[in-house]
Amino acid sequence: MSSMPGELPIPEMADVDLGTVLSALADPHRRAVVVDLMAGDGAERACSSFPLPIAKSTRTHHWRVLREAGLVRQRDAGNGTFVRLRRDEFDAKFPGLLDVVAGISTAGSAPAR
Amino acid sequence: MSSMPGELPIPEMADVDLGTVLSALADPHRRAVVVDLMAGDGAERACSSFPLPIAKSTRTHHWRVLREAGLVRQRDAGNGTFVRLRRDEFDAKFPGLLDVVAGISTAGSAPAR
DNA sequence: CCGGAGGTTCGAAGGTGCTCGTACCTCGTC
DNA sequence: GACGAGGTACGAGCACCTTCGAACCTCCGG
Repeated sequence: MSSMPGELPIPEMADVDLGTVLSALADPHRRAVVVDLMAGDGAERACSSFPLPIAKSTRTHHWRVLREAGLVRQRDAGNGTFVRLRRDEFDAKFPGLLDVVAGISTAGSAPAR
Repeated sequence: MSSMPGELPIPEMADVDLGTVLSALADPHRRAVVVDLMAGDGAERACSSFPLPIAKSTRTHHWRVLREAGLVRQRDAGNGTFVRLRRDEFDAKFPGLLDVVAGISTAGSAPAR
């Protein structure tokens, strides 16, 4: 568990379970967030910048799930919080998973016309 | 929904949802079954041939979940039931998903010595 | 015909997940 | 200093998931 300034605790990659990850990705809201983060190519993003149609307490819940599933790293900076995908670490442990899921989720978004 | 003799009803691939699939694969028992079926390379298998340490009514439940998630086709043959992975159909709709999940699940099972 | 193996259905218990509102906290701004 | 935006913590409601046992069904083999 890292304890950096403002960094919320996250599990080590070795402790992350595939079942937990798949559960986390099963929710449409969370999957949308992950896909969005991947499109941003590793960039950090404000949690408030995601257009999720849910109450803020529910959003907090989803961020925790994503964090505890090992998918994201979350930073607490003053008045806002920011997230970043744990892209490289995650890919090392679950090779191809993010790409496949994102590929499927994105399929149909960019119609070949 | 197909209605073949002995064939239990399954959803059309077009109606299968990624979230439902990921939920189905999140359970260790069901994931183990899927991985096992993949190792069998498309072969049909008796439902009773899986060494699941759970009650038979629970097994029935898991088969239904896998069926309704579009992962397997189930056949009712007299005194037993048989399952087959919907490999090709599934791969067409969710390219790479089965391979990636199976790859991850299997990782570490066959140590490179 | 009788028994057992394999399955389904039903109901129930216990746990978990998603959702929300409310209360509270912490910054940055005015 | 007061206010609002962004977040967390907590509790509650509701639905669903996993599990089981008991009752029942259908075959196949003796």
